Amino acid sequence: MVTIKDVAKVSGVSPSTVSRVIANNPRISEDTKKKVRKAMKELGYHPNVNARNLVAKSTKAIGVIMPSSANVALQNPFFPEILRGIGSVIHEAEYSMYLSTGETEKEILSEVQRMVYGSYVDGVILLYSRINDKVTNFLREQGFPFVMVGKPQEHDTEITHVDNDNVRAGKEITQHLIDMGHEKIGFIGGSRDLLVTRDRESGYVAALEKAGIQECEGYKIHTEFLKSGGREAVEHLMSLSTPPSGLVVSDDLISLGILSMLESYGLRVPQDISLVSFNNVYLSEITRPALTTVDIQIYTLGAQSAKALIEKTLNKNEPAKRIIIPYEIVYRDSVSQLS
Amino acid sequence: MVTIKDVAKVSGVSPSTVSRVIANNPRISEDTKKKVRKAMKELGYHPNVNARNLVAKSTKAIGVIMPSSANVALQNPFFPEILRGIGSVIHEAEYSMYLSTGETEKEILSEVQRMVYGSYVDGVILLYSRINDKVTNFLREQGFPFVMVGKPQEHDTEITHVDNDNVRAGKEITQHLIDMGHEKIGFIGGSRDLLVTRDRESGYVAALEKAGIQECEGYKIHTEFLKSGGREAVEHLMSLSTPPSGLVVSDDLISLGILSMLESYGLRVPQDISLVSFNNVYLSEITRPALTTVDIQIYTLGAQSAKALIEKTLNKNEPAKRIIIPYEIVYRDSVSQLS
DNA sequence: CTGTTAGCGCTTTCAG
DNA sequence: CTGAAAGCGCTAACAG
Repeated sequence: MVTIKDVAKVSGVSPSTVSRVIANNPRISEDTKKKVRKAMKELGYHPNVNARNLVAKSTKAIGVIMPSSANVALQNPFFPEILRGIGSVIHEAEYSMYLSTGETEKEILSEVQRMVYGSYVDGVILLYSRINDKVTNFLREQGFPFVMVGKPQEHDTEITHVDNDNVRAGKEITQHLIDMGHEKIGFIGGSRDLLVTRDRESGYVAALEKAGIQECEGYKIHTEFLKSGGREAVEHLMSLSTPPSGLVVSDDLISLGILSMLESYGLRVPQDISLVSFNNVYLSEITRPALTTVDIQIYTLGAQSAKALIEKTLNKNEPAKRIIIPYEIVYRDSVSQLS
Repeated sequence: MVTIKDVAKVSGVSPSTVSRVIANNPRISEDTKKKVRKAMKELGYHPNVNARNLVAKSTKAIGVIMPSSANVALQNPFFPEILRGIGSVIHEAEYSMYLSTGETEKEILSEVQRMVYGSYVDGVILLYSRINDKVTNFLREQGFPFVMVGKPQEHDTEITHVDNDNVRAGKEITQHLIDMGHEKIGFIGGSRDLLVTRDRESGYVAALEKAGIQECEGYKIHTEFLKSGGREAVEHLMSLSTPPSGLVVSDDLISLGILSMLESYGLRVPQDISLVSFNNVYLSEITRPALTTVDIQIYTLGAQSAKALIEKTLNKNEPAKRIIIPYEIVYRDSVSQLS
């Protein structure tokens, strides 16, 4: 390994000068800079991060925490897309990114602890928001810089988070169904432990209320991905005496499952039943029918959270903030007008 | 930050002794170990990785490189799933994982260079295999430990790689179509720059040959994901004087797009046309119809590549090897018997 | 079994 | 504008 000393020797200056050239210190003459840089190139010198981090007490690295991966929900294209968004600003800022995927909450917690205690990273991004989350609590207690994608369960004024206005999005997309003449509208969501599910559901409820539609018993369902792609949800809904004519589904990937269950019940979308959804991942435009869905701008969600985190690590008393990314409804073919 | 010295002071021993109990050196008495550990707990001591890496000249970290993310192909559930596999062994071994996502090959290369030159990682996993890849060449030239998921374009005896036998899988799944009475069989693949596409295609060709079926002009198509989910592919195929009755599609996500294009042409799967595919990601079981596809064991692919890489970093002259993960065809509903 | 010492590669005062 | 020296937190000979 070629070190700063080697460069110093070759260029005939002291190690500290080389260090200053690396930092592009203005007090070094252009001449010596040129000389030193030439030597660096010749020798193929590259600074060693560990040595640097050790003295700088900063790592220019951030940790990204995926939700627990015990179930198939992680196969959601949401994740690669948000990583891409994070990666873009990370790269731009010459930071690096540690990824943690754990099966269980315990595993995740232990990885996060290692990251923060061991000074692996300067800050952490949580790619999920769930209730009673030990990881969140740990980070808060430690006063370690972190940002959350989604809405914190509590202390939301102290935790920097990047989110959509999911309540409003839920309300608006439900309203769309209502505008199209639907009154019997069901809701199918992922786990209620996820704040995002709750928000979207609240929006759905609010829209019904506003329209003076009575919430119907049994119209709200929460399904885990694993359960055969929503079979039970659809079975239940369709066994009702008056099944819904419209469905608000909290995630495109769930929608895909619902779509196919619906068809197996002989129900055509949108002729027999309409469906709206959230996220606008690539697959939502290639399903049959293409989904009317809320584009939440996943990439931007990721990019902004990385940006906010970096700012925070650079300036410890940057105030906590809430960053709301606008959404946009993409109208496609999964909703029909009810006469 | 609490250091080894603080622990030493509190427990009344020297720093080196503390270091030894961290390493669980057998030459330290159980008594002192106990004493020291108690002090560590009290003070909340955790070793600093950077200091440790600096002297150890090893980072216990590996870099994971995603393919260029300029297009939507990254939204493939393949990636979260393989990350999960990698993550499991990483966690087990108490390693950590750096993730690199770059838009362009240039960006990726620069990230990889930073990783290796800056001693960020002990080794690298490439999550793709493509022709004329600068990143691969760089890693080879540097003699830096890396493993590739997929088949190397060249030097495949020198590069440790983890792969399926995609040629055989392609052959076998095509054979299945033939067994079901199909003779006019088309192939729709992703980019030909990807080795995986080529292998699966070779298998397809081999099966045809073996069955004495003449390869038909215009039956082989390569489509980029972006292009409206395979619209052009299907348009082309269906405009042929004798369109195929069966389709081999090189990726489940592409299949999803094809499925919906087919339907928009009034073609039902599998009644009018059969389709087989690869990967067996979650969505392939919730499409309509559920796909007959090759389960390539993505998770295992990831886990094995991480395992191989760690071994390699631990023992520099571990020989290069090829690790073939078995596949299994999952028969579902996208193929029909032709009388 | 344990302490002393040197040093990993780099940055940063402090001098000059 | 540049050099000398100290030190980041840890490990690893070398003594004892």
